[in-house]
Amino acid sequence: MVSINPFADLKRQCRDALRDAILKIYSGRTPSDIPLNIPPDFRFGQLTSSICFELSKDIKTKPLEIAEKISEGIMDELHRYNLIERVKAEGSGYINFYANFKELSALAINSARRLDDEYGYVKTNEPKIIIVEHTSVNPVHPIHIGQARNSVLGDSIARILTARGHKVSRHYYIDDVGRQSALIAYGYEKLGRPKPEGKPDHFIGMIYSITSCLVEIRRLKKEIERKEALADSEELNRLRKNLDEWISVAAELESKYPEKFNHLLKVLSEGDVDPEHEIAELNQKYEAGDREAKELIREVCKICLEGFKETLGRASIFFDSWDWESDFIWSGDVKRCIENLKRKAYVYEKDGALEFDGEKVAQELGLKEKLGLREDYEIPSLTLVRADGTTLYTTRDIAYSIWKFSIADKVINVVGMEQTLAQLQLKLALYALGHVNEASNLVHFAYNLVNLPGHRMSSRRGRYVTFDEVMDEAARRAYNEVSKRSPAMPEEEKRSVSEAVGIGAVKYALIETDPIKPVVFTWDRVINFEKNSAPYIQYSHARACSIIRKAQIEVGEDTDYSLLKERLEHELVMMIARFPEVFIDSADNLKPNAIADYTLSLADKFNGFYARYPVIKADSSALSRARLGLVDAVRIVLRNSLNLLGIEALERM
RNA sequence: GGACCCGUGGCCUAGUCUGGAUAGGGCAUCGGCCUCCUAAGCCGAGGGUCGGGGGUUCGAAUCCCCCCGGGUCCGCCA
Repeated sequence: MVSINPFADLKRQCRDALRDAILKIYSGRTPSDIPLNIPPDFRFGQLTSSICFELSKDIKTKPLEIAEKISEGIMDELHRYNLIERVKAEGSGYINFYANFKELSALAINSARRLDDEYGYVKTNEPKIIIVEHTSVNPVHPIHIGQARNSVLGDSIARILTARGHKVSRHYYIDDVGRQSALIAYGYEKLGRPKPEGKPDHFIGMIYSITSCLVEIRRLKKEIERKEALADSEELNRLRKNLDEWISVAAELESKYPEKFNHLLKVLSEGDVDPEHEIAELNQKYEAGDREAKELIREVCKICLEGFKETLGRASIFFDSWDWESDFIWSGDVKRCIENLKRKAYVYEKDGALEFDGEKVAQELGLKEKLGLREDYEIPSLTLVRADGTTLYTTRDIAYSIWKFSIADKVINVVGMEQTLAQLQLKLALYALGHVNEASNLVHFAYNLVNLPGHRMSSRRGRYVTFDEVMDEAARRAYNEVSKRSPAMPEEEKRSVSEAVGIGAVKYALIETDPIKPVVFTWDRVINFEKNSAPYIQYSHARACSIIRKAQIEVGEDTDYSLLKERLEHELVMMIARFPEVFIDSADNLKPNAIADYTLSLADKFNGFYARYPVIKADSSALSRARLGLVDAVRIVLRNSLNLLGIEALERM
């Protein structure tokens, strides 16, 4: 017997048994919903129902009495349910189901072993074409650890949905339009389009920081001059303080990159240059499709993206499609979008700019309740087009979203929580354009920031920790551990193991916390090799592999799993049986952290078992075989879970 | 100012959607365990007004209301 979801089988039997017994004993009562939960302690069985508390209201009998009657009724019919061993009324009125482990162990272990690398990945009845857009870091500086949270979550979601049977495509949206891109391109151009030294994205990031800093200082100085004339002392103080901050950033940059810094300083100090204006102009030219601007900006972006691919590839994160934002402008899609919105009369002009009235859309289409908004909440308007004719990020995103829906049924945008309003306005724009279905299939998967202790990360001020350096440090620390623990391991394997362990630790740390909660970055939190970590899980997996490797016994499907009598063995069987259900919940509710949590508990249980019960040297060879089957099933589930998180399941470490 | 999110032992965190039995882990602290499948491990101890107050319920960390604390957003930035 093989089941794709053994725990669901057990649950179904319990539910059927309950329903039949209730119908028989209290005729006429057909409980619409039968609550069935996992009891707080294994001693109370494997499933429990609190339905008697409900029934006691109608029946006017104590819950425990009802529970006893129902339990007896079920016991009489027990021959019909192979996975239930006994039923007992306990506590103040719970009906506790005790699983038949002879059957359940065989079912769970054999199913896991037979289905192997597909075990747990229960396929949906409604497969969809899904686009997961994630990462999409602006190509102007390296990916920092906060943005890596996006990549890791997005990648895991894509893996989970693929395993669920959806056709998933991972998209990176390259934000090459806008001031930031123009700014870095400007600095790069002023330096004479230098050949990258070192890692390309770090090189671009350096130029970006210097250019941005120098331009900002220049702007602040000009503004201070203006304000001095007006003698606005309060505003002046604020500006001077701001300027001081940037000057200290400049000093830092100069000492780090003296050659490039002074080169740019010299070029930008020449009397006739006006960087602000030139950058804005470059941005306009780029949107207009000017050949030189296109060549320049694309060149800079590509250099940076080369670095991103290296970083993400190291973390086993890959994309199916790299979508250039500018393409949607040049193709006319963005323009058509704006025209259509104008036709729908959801836009208006304000000081030469074009505004989108999301509030009006929500009201006329009666969307507030549906979108979970208060009726009295007024949705702020969104600027679609600047007075100078250039577009804004969200405007382009509307056109991009429509394109995505031309090739997908569902779109999941992994985007920071701070963009909740923009994502709402985007959705409203789709409604406004009559893309009702699309709008409701547009999902904003929001996640919170990774903050430095005391302040947030700021790309502009260069206050961030890069994903690269975190991976470097993690692999370095892992290497020390591996060398200490496995000195005999060949050097090459030490390297690959420490890479997998270090990166696994970082990924796990970014996935394990509920995405909605902010994370404070500390090295010890992100690079943790102890109990609450990927290495702990990887280690458990390696231990399971090691047992199997050393046992060298074939375990057939006729193995007698009734020999597994220890509570820990039963708990492990239950966890194996429950994996498919955990997976379905995680996939359908987009909860990668639920997989992380489950996997850790499984590893935890397994380590308890490992320390206490010998497998190879068990009391009998039959018991040894049964335990070996169990270990193999644990190994399979650990590996399958780690795969969903994008963490390598190592066989040795 | 308004809207949204978060608040669980010293620190980090699960559980909250879908109410159920003594609130589950980890770090740190203390005490044990390598003649036996990898000690990145195992076993044990102490430590909790689930931010506060009301309410609903047989039953509330979980649902409702009020308050407090923290974060985010309210840009012709992304």
